[in-house]
Amino acid sequence: MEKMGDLEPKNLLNELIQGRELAKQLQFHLNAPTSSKESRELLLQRILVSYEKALSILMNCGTSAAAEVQPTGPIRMVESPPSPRSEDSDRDVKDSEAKDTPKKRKTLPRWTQLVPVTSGTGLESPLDDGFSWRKYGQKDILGARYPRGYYRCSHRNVQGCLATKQVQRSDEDPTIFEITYRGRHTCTQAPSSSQIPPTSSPRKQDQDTHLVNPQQLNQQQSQNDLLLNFQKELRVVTENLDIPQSHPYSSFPFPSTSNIEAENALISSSVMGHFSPSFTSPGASGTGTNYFQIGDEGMTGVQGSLNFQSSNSEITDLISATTSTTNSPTVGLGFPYGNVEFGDPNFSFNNSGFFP
DNA sequence: CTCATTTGACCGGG
DNA sequence: CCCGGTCAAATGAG
Repeated sequence: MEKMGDLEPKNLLNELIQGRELAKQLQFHLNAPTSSKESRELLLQRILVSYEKALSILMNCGTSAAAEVQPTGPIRMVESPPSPRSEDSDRDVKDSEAKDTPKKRKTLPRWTQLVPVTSGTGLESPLDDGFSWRKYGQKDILGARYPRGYYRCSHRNVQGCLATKQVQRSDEDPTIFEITYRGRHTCTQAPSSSQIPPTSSPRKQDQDTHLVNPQQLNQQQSQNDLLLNFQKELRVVTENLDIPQSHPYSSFPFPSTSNIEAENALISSSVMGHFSPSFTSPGASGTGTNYFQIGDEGMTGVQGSLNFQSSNSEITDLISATTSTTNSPTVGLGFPYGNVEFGDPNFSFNNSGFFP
């Protein structure tokens, strides 16, 4: 499938670039008034993944295996079309939760990222983000021309990793795949790349990846929750840990008001308007071009945005109402970035018109 | 043989 | 009833 053993250097570069972009995003999130813990964790995790891959490439630069992954180039996260629906009922674990809390994991965090098709290669393979996925379904979606594929973490059975992703090819721009991730990985997974390491590569003893014990999750996660473990639920506890629907308190980020809420809950990205640490200067920052923004009509015109949704009804509603909706091409993806050249640090985007 | 993908049936929310 | 999402039997690849 994605067997392209070639160009390690290129992949290495990709990893590094991606790592840098992710770091920038994280930086932004740290300053953002409303940045959910989840979003930060996600970014952090991805950064670590990039590092690991990069290292493994360097270590055994001869093995193609290491290079497998190729990062999606500029990473664009897009606000997910939150249709309020979105149930992901899992039959397995369901009962336990049904008891206490009525509504359970309805809206679990999801975020979408637009990925340009792999450059060059005629084959359109969705990228490999380093995780191992197993396809469990495919469906034709109403307004879409291409079917949507459903994937779940391969280790789901073994470790109860609930992460899933959906891959959908863009209608008008077949060169772009819209990949929506849901849930976090909790599995100890070894991206094929890092697994092989000849000698025991000094891999940090993953702090994160180990299943969460049902006993101790909820509250105290604040301590060492570097990465994941929050919405993990081994059938027992569960309930709402994913997103403690904190309080009605979370205000919307529109005005730069900052609500300090902090604990998870809510929509991360926000603000924007003007600020621009990382964007500006395309040339300098190279691939840097991630725009964060709430994907809302009010502020449309955005390109990519990262956004997590939690179970806050109102907010979610608000957003959902505007974005996506039936077949309005606008929001979803608007980048004609056909092909981005990764190999080139200072790649250029010449396309000047994003939106019609 | 094992195991991942395929594909239509099934489920449940709207 | 429609539609997105998931299950699970059948199928194919290694």
